[in-house]
Amino acid sequence: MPQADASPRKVTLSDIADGCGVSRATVSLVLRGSPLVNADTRARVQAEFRKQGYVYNRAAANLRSGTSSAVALIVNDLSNPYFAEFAAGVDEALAGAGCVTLLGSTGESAERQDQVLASLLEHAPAGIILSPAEGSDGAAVARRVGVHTPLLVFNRELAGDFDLLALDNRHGAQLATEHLLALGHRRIAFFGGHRDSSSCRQRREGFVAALADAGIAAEPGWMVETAPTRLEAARQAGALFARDPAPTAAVCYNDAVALGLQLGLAARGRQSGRDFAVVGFDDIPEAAVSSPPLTTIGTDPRARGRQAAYRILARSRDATIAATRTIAPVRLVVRESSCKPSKDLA
Amino acid sequence: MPQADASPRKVTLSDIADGCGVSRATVSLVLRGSPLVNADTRARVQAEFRKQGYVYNRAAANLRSGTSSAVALIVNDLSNPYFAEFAAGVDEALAGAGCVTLLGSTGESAERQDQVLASLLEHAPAGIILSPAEGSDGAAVARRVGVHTPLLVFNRELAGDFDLLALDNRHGAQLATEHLLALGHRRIAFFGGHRDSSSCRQRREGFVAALADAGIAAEPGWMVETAPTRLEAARQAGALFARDPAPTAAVCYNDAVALGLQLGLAARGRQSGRDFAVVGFDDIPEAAVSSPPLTTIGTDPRARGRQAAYRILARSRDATIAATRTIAPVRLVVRESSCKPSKDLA
DNA sequence: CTGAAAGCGCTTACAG
DNA sequence: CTGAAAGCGCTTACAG
Repeated sequence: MPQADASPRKVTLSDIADGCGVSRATVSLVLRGSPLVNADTRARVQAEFRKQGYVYNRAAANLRSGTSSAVALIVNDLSNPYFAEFAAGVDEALAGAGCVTLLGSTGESAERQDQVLASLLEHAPAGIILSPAEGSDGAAVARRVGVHTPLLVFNRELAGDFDLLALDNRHGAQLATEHLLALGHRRIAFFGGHRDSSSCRQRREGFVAALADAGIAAEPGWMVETAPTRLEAARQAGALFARDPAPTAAVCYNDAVALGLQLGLAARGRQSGRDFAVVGFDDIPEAAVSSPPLTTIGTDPRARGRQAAYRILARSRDATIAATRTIAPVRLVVRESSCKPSKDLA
Repeated sequence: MPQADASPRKVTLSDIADGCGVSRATVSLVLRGSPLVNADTRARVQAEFRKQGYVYNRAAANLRSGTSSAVALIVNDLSNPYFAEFAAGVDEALAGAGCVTLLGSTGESAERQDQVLASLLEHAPAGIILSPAEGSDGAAVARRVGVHTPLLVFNRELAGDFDLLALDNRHGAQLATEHLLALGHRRIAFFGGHRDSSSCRQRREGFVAALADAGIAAEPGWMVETAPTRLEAARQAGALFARDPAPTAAVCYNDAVALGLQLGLAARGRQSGRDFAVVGFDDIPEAAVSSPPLTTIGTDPRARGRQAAYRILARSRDATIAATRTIAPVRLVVRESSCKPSKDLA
């Protein structure tokens, strides 16, 4: 445990009280802007703050008052731009509310997630925003978090009575599929993701429903599972072309997978937009600069982050607020070239 | 200030002591794995922890012992993949050391940076890792941080006696320029960044030096300033082609700028790799999937993040460690197509 | 090896 | 409007 440097000695509230001949209680009232304090006294105390270079010790205050000014944010991986954007949104909103973000990451490991939760709980956060790692056990999470800390689950569902902020996955996949259908595609794959994650399941449902509406049955051989990463997707691209006829287009689980698929296609001499159509999901910043730019489903992760922060702050202020399921809307983002009409494909 | 939910009441160390008929001191010793405690007593206490669902209150412990288990990380913008990777590295290393990451972001505003510093300091972090916002005043930062909290400046220099972790910007730009020279380019631009940032200045120096080594004088009109963002870079691409002859290649301030330049070129009917050569800096994950993939300078931001975390932990444990300047090595990452030999350009 | 007491820096009733 | 006292949940000497 690192030791705080003790040179000179930190200035405390007592030093300020002594310095201007008032009690610590009065200084504390000034600190929190109480109107009970004489304007004159207040000014003297504030001058003393500056003079001695006082720094408020929020941990001590929180301990005494039973409050907390930190919120824990646990994501799978910050290097995933979707989570980075989400985290930026959370931090932005928390900072605006005078709270600080405690960061944690699980790397998609449920075991690691349990450790991270345990570690962050020791800091007594006002609330926890959690994107569950794959294979998370809702009961284990609930047991670990206990009843004292409000928890908001985002992104993926978790079995149990949790506050949830999710995307409209089904509708998004439906929009993506309808876009490809409108361009004339009939042989469409669903590429990437793990079937047992709720988000992947919902996106697949939307995909299948949109096809069904067009009188098309989804071809099981074209529902390809991969880890939701660029690398894995690139490796699995070949699975789409194992048999003849092959699909002419794919709705991808997310943008990372779509970008990986583009790479995998290139490795096989194909090119998305020229001889294969690709639609992503998330609209991460990379989607706009990929080769070619990616048509995708916009989810506005930064706004989702802000939304999550507001929600958890509200719950931490009023523990009687019931858990709710919020489904955030999504929209189709069409970019010039990752999807061509099927008739224009080489 | 959110209130911690008080339903049931949190289990404290006293509850455990009462529960198994020992003193609080003994429980505290068990908590910290002291060998002084009888194995039997320890087992009884640990059973009681589980039975009552005890959660350690680290803030209280830190207050009493004058330690801290949090490190503050302040970046400009998490949605910049370079910082996201860096943050992931910091968090990984801190978690491994039993510490937690307090996140802050400045959005490149020195004023906001001062607020964020003030807010995070109230949580008494064991140390601060800061990427200074553009236009930061070293003296102001030093004044705000005070003498009690070790500070590590990364990425950009800040006037004053600070612990610094920076990249070998000069060498990186030199490598990039030499690569273009080796491909036969002679009219090479330096594109993007703000001249007053130390990193940009150093990269420009390396660029100019490499050209000089090849007997070429840098053309002032081809040193183009932009904000270090994709969007601004895309907007300014035209500046390279304002006069005849135009450059055939550009060393970019960073990958974000390089990706923006690629977009800007495309908007002008040009294409990097086909009729213009582009080299980036950072090797963010996007570089590998851009159109075409980007030749760039690898800086391994995640490893830099880990390095920063280790450094600040060491300083927080031993305040007598002197401030040092660490310059991390960089390397050229050649990707197939963003740079063509000049003779192959259309 | 274990316990009683003091104290970290703050806030909170309660008097005055 | 201000002060003296108690206490948040822990750790730290100091006795025994």
